[in-house]
Amino acid sequence: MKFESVTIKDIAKALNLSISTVSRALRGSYEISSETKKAVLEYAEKINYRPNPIALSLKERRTRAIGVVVSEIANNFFSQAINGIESIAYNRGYHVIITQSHESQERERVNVEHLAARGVDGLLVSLSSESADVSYLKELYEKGMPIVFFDRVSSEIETHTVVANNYWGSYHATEHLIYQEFKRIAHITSSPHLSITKERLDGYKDALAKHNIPLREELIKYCPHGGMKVPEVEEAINALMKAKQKPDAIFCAGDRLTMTCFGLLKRMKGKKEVGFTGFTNTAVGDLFAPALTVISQPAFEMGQTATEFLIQMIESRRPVTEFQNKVLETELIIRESSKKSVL
Amino acid sequence: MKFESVTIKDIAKALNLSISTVSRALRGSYEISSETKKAVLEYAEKINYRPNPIALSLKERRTRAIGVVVSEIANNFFSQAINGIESIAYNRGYHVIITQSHESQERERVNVEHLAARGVDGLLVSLSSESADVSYLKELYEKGMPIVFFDRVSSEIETHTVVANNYWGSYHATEHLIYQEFKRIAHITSSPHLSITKERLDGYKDALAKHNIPLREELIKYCPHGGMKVPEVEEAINALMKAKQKPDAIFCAGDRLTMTCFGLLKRMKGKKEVGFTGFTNTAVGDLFAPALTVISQPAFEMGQTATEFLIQMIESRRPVTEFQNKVLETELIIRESSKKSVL
DNA sequence: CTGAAAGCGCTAACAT
DNA sequence: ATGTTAGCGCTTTCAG
Repeated sequence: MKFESVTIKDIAKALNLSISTVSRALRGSYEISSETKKAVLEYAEKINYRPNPIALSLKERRTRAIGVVVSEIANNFFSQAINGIESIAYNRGYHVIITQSHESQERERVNVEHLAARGVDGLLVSLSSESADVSYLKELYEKGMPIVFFDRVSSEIETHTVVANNYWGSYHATEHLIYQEFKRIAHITSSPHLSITKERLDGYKDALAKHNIPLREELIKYCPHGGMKVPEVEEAINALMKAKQKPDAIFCAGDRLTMTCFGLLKRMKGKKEVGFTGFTNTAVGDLFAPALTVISQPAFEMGQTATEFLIQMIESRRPVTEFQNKVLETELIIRESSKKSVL
Repeated sequence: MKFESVTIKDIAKALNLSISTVSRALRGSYEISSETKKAVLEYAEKINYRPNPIALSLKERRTRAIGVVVSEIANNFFSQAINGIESIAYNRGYHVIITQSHESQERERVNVEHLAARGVDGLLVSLSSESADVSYLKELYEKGMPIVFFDRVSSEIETHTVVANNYWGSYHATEHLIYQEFKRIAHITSSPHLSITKERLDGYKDALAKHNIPLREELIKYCPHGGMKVPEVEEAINALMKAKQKPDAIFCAGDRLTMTCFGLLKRMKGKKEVGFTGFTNTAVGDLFAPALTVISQPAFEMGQTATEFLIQMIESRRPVTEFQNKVLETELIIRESSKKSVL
């Protein structure tokens, strides 16, 4: 099957005009008589003419489309961020093409290359947890492709970034657990490659230090696929809970990780014994049992800001050399899961 | 900023060959000497040549991309379905472009038109709750654009469809509530335009009839935006719970609706009094309090099957005239929220 | 005011 | 075995 559509040529033929006249009439050029214009516009309307964006892209070397690369759309944080992205893009006349890396570096590379080849005007990227090496992005960026990072950024590439204040979010969450008088607070986090992992880990460590709680490496567990692979999380939890000295609270970095971990804990019936909190943007934290204490990120706003930066970059006539690195505050929403008194 | 890339022309110039020779060498044509081929391939590799898919699309009138139109990706059902879609598309060499209608008919139309204009080879559509009129889709379809519906289908357009067995899913859920000895079972559903609304409503009605429970229209509430607009759901619940004769159970049709409704009920402290179940593909139904009884759809598989149908249609040489209407079974997962004994 | 022609990157007859 | 040319749909000089 193939899909045929009306072209400018059909209009020209039908009206006995040249292609260029039709083209000009369509875009309302001043050098076309109003009668011709009228005739063309009317006929175009009648046969429901739509310019072919592919031909336009080929000609103009721009597509008015921006590519988005995230790990998973089935992740509260990312789906909210994407809504933010769309809200801006849509108003500015850009279309959004969403791709998922599923935390695979290889898949991310394929997606990025395809988007570039398809001629998106710019890229909004949140790295996969496997992406230690970003050379393919860097190459593209150096060739002139506008790229803005959000959430999971890379220090290898100097450009605009939009992130949450992961350090403080993590610091406050940890401190909150300390104030609740938890003594052994474990931290389950994602791949050590990720910027967010490092920042959240630092917040955790500094909060402990501030309160003179010794840092125990055995209480820090990495799940390289950020909760996508359940066995990784299972292993982390088992290692923690089967140790002689169990943690009395667990703090998870990452949306997917928090949900996976919370689920496993609860199914292991271990939940009663440990305080729990984590980064997640779920809208239903209060419906869980126990109601979940969460660190929530301004995902929608992050998407919006990143998109504004990107479009600004795309539409800038000269190479951009001043970069903004926006940091947005997180919100700690305290519920039962982190209250020692109700455990 | 603009993004420059290497073309076949650059290779031709560098190697002192004609453009067509390079083109042929690149695609390994038998009429090119192996030396030339080697030289071209090596140089292409060296300068990291990538064919321009936009030029290709313009030429071949195909893009190897399929467009997806759903209401919301932040919906467990749809994000799982999209993963199914991607899993097949990716293997068959197609790219997936996801768009969201946010339950707006207008937005859906814009998305569909843009996808068509951008030259996707086919469309995978689940209608928005506002879409009573599908004439713009029909027009496109009649012009030859392959379209497959999944989940929310239209009887206006005769094509392949993939849906869950909504009728039986609903019937069983309702019957389950009846067996639990609930007497006044309310049904909160989405827009009456949608195929799924009708099917689920029928299942509900038939289960009541089978058990000689009179149907009460005042127990059926429509939320035209399927839970996207909280006030709609609030109003429905208020109307139900403030009536003289309150329902003793509520059955929700739709993923978003179920979560919104469950949340509201719980926050209204009304939860203790009513049994509850609904269609949703959440992975964490067991973590809620009370643990949620759900009707789950084989979303991933639905996405896969729809994509197989679509690609089959795209690649078919002759117009397709025999259509498959695949129905996949739902699963009722019983937990506490629907058990009368624990209320 | 309108038309002819070149060109965006690529493929595929049609030469040679 | 390789080159020349036309054409996909459109815009845009350049010529009338």
